[in-house]
Amino acid sequence: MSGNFYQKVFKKVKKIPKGKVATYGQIAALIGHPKAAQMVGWALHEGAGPKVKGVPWQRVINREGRISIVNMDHPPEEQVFLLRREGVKVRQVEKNFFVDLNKYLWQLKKK
DNA sequence: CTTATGACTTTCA
DNA sequence: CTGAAAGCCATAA
Repeated sequence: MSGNFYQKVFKKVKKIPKGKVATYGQIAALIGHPKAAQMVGWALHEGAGPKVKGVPWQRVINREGRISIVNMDHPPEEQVFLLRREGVKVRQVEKNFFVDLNKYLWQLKKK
């Protein structure tokens, strides 16, 4: 399988707790490639869709907490709807959607 | 094997 | 602070 990387990404994304969000860099770092954030997004791009419902791709956003999706078949409102449904408040600014990383960022470690 | 692209990130001007 | 460019890694052609 030439997509072992993808599998890792999906596995991590699936482990994101409900009501939380993670950044591409976060996932990439967990996999072992902190610089492959873009690949994470791409992996989700490939897996995003009705064929891969087990992957909460909507919980994965960029470092600013903004939803980068725009050119996809999936409208941002769809992602926002799912996030809000999970209990995540999404702030809409113009055509961009932001999430409070300070509150909903997925943090495995706690002190 | 080389080139190009991308749902990103970081740094420089 | 805002905008542009380079960097990084994997997949596709």
